[in-house]
Amino acid sequence: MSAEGGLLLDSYLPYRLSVASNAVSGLIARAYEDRFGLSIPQWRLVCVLAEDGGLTQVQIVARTVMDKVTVSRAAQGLVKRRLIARSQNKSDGRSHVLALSPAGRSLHAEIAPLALAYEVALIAGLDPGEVAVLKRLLGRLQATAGQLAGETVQP
Amino acid sequence: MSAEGGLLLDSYLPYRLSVASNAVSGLIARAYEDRFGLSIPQWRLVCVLAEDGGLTQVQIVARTVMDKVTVSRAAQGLVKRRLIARSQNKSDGRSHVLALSPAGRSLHAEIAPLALAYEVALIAGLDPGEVAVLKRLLGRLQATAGQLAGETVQP
DNA sequence: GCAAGTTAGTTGCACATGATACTAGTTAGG
DNA sequence: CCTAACTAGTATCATGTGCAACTAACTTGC
Repeated sequence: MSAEGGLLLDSYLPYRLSVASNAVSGLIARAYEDRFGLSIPQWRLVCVLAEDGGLTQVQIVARTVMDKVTVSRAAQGLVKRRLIARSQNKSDGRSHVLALSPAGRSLHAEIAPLALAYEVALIAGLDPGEVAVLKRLLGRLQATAGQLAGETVQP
Repeated sequence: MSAEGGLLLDSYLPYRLSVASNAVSGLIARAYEDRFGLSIPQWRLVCVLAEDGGLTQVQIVARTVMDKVTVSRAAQGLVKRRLIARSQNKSDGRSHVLALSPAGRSLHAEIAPLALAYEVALIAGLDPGEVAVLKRLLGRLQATAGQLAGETVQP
C-alpha cells in the first residue's frame, strides 16, 4: 500500500513530539486561562520571577525560551494586573527590573500546586525511571535541534 | 530565594516538552519551507496520502491531529500547486477524495529521505532503547492529556 | 417524500505569534 | 567629549491558527 520507503507518520519522532506537546500544552493552557486568566507566556514569567527574583526582560528571554516580543507583551499584561512590578534599573536606564508583587507571589503560590498536580496526573502510571529518560532526552533533542538549526542536513 | 514548594520551571515536564517540540518543529518547518515550500500541515497531508492513498478530509483530520480548517487550507494550497487531486466522492456529494498526483508522489519520494535524515540526526548518539521509551511515553502523554481534557484536575 | 437534524467542507473573524523596524539609552574609540 | 556601533524594549506588520457561523449535501423518522 504505502508507496514510500520507511517513512510512517505515526512513528515519526518530530510528529509524535509535536502532537504530544500540543495535547499537553493545550490542556495546561486551558487550565491556566480558565482559572487564572493567565496565558502560557505570562505563567512562565510568573514562574521564573518566583524562582529567581528580580530579572530584566533579556534575562527572562535567556532563561525561558521565548521571543523578546512575547516576553514584553506578557510583562505588560502582568503589570496591568499588578501581578508584577517594574522598577528602574539603576545601572542601565533602558532596562527595567521585573519582580512579583505580593499579589503575584500569592497567585503563584496558588497556581504552583495545580501545575504540579497536572504533572502528576500526566505521568501517573508511568515508570519513574522512564520519566527520567523522557526528560533527559527532551533536553538532548532540544540541544541537538538547536545545533542543527545552523547547519544543513543532507538526506 | 525561591518562594515556591517544588515547582521549578526547568524540570517541569510540560515546559520541557513544549520547548523541545518547538525547537524540533521549528527546525523541520524551516527545512520543508525553504526547500520545498511546504508548511507542516501540507507536509503531513502529503505523508498520509502517500501512506494511505485516497482519503477524504475528515479521514485526514482523524488520522493526523489537525483542525478541519487547517486540513482544508493545506489541501487548497496543494491542489493549487497540482500536488494533489480532488475527485468527487461517488457515495457522498459533500466530500471529495484527495490523492497525490504524480508530481505529489515524486515530491514525497524526494522529501521522505530528508525527513528521515532529520530524525536520524536528531536521535544520533541516543540509545535506541531510550528512543523507544521516548516514543512510547509521548503516546501515553498524548492519550492522558486527551483524557484529562474532559475532567477537572484538583491540586 | 419531506421536514428536522447531522455531517463535509469553506469562509469570516479574532487572536497570538514572530520578524522587522524603530526609539531611547549605553559603551567604545578617536 | 562626541560620534559610531551596540543593546533593551516597544510598535508595526504580516502570517498562521482555531473557533464559530455558514452552505450544501446527506440521513432519519414520520
